[in-house]
Amino acid sequence: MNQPSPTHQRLIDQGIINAPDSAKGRLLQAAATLFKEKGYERTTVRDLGKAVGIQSGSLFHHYPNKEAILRAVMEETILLNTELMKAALAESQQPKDKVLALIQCELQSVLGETGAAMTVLVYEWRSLKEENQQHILKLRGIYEDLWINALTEAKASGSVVIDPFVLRRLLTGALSWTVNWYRQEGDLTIDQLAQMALSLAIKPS
Amino acid sequence: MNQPSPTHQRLIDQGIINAPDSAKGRLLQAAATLFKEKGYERTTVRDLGKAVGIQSGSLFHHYPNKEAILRAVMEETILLNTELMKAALAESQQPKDKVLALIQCELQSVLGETGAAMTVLVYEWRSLKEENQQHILKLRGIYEDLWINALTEAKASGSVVIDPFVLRRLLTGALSWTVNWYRQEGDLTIDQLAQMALSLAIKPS
Amino acid sequence: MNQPSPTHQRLIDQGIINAPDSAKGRLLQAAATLFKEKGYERTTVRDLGKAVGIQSGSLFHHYPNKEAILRAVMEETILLNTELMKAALAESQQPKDKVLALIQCELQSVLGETGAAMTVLVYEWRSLKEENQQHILKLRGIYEDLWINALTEAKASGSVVIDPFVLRRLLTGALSWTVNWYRQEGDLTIDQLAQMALSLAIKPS
Amino acid sequence: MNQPSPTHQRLIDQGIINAPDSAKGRLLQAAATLFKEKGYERTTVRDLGKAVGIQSGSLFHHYPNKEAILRAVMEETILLNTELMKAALAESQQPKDKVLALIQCELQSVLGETGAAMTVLVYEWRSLKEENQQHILKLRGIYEDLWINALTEAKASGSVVIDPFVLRRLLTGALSWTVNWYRQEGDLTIDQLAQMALSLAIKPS
DNA sequence: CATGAATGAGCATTCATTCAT
DNA sequence: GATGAATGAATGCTCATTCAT
Repeated sequence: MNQPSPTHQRLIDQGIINAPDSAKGRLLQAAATLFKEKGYERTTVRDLGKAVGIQSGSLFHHYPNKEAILRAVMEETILLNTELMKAALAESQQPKDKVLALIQCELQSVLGETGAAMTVLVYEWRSLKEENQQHILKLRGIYEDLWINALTEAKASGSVVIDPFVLRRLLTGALSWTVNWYRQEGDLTIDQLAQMALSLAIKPS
Repeated sequence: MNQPSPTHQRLIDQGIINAPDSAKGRLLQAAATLFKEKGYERTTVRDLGKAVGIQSGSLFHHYPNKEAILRAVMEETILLNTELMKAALAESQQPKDKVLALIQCELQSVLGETGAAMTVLVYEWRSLKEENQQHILKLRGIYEDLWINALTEAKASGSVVIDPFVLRRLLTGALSWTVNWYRQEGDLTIDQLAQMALSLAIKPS
Repeated sequence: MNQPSPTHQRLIDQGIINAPDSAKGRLLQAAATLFKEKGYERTTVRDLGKAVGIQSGSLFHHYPNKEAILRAVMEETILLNTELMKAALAESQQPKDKVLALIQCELQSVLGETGAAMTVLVYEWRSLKEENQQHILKLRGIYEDLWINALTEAKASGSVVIDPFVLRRLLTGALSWTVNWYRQEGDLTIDQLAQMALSLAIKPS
Repeated sequence: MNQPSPTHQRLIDQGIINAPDSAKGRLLQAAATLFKEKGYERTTVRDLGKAVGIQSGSLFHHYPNKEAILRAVMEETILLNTELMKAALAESQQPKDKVLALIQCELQSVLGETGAAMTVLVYEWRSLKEENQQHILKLRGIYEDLWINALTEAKASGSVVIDPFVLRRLLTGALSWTVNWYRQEGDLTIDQLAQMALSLAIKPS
């Protein structure tokens, strides 16, 4: 595994997310992978235990129940990716550049190391009970605001023609779906794919 | 419930899909709704039985097991929507019109009466075992070919700039995701949404 | 299938057992075969229905429940074989000849056409409820009395040395077990086998 | 319960069979008893659980499925009784004594403490699937070889007149059937019964 | 912290039996 | 008599969770 990015390291140091080499961190990583591959329901606590080398009963020393593990996977990934997006935005000036930065960021999240967790965030929503859905929804709101702001700016500047809310939602679907077909090993790089996605969202100028 | 479309009626008459008011048809409709709302795993056969007013054991008079119900939901919806798309294409001439027809058709499928089944088709894939996945995949291939052909034509005519395969996949995500946010009751009509989606795919000319 | 023996035919004419080509007769024959092969519990009424070419529900026009079918299989075979033994005894004079006749008769029952039913009689005892067990037990008593009488005579004549009751029970086991190993197609004929069994029971004189 | 015999204790110490006072050992003992009394099919996992004082679900902590319990019952009893027979043979010199030792051993197995398990071994054969039948068959082959060798020797010495294979099969039936009629409380001791069985097999000399 | 045996509610599925047609 | 859809109780098995050690 690569070194965590500075942003990632900062969140670890602040105690906001678990270090990937800690017991909890490894559990969450394994959980994300299994939840993505088999689905939350079909992943048993025994599967989780085996993946990190402990008995299933011991998981409950770390998290009070299985759903808390799912919630933690979602929470950490949304927090991390929000910060990564903020950092990327900070380096972009033009509205169009900001949109590209967001697209690149989201594709990296979905197709890179946090991909499993991002997929879980998108597809295992129904497995949380109401109360936990609300919690994640709030965090997700912050993330989405970054998008809406950037797209609204782009619309104001004339690069975007359709309603930013609708556009964001169409992009959400298009980008998150890539996990189902994009293969790292193929000819298409993530950056090329980002450019193609950008070309849909933005009028050629 | 509305009258089935002529295409729908034809498939019923041919014995390819079950009439919506038959025992099996009502079961499949209920199953699609429950599978969409709660997910396949979390939907019990008791839930299914209750939804159609029979005992859970009686389900097995119609289908040999729970997975066969999921498969039938997927199979019928893909067959129906393939035929609906063929019918819509037959009425369009220009490449651009064909793409619009496909977008409208897919949005109708996802957001209209077959929406639950379409959502299940997209999101419950993993719940089928290999063998049944293959079966559905084959049917899905026919459906996807209609898209690829239309987009390839549109590219040849200059309306589309990016690779048809990549474009189709971005559109698949964008359109299927609408089920998670589009509300019939709102201001945005499905046709308006289709136009907006078209504007992403097609260069203004 | 061969012609029924005169004794068999008489019992059919007297309405004591069902003709093998009647609906009930064919059902009992199929039931005996299936009960022997798969066991009573593992044989479903659907299996029985399929074997005679009707729906499982229709069986209940002939017999009030599954157990009644088992009981009828047992009842008919014990009645028939009791009569067959009586007929064979009537043709034997010497005590030793009578014992041989009984052994031949029982081996024919177990290894011949009624073999399936006889095996069911021996091995599916526990599947009857108390009340039906009593009924069969009474019929079986008549059959066993024929044996005990013959063996007691043979003991009186000096051909048998051990207690007739113990001997009968050892023979019951030895002869009924043949169903598990004897093969009609092999070198050993049923008559040779009967002679060998006789040589165990009877002192050479 | 009596002390286990030295042979029994040795097999426990070698980890080949479970101690009768261990959790698994008590389960197997209870299973043998229930399988004998009610048959394997009619014995539910809830019955098994109740018999050892645990919930039915907890059984699957010890054995992966119900059939594995049946298999273990059969496996342990055949292994134990094979060793007991070897030990008994080791103390006999004359062919006739060896045959008596085997008869005594088998009657002890069938009528004594392992009686339930031995009965299950004989009568619940069909409840195993092919693969497990093969496994038990192999173990059973070793046991049967001891018999065939002893009877072949006895034939060579003139004490036995009929074919050893046929004789063994007749004895198998006669001896295993005793479970259906022999009562410990009656006048007949197991040793007397063994002598009577021997008198069938062996010519008086 | 970790283990692993146990819980107990829940699951998909089976099947003898019923009954309107 | 026969059909076949429906019943409803029972079955083997799963699995998140608990807890004494």
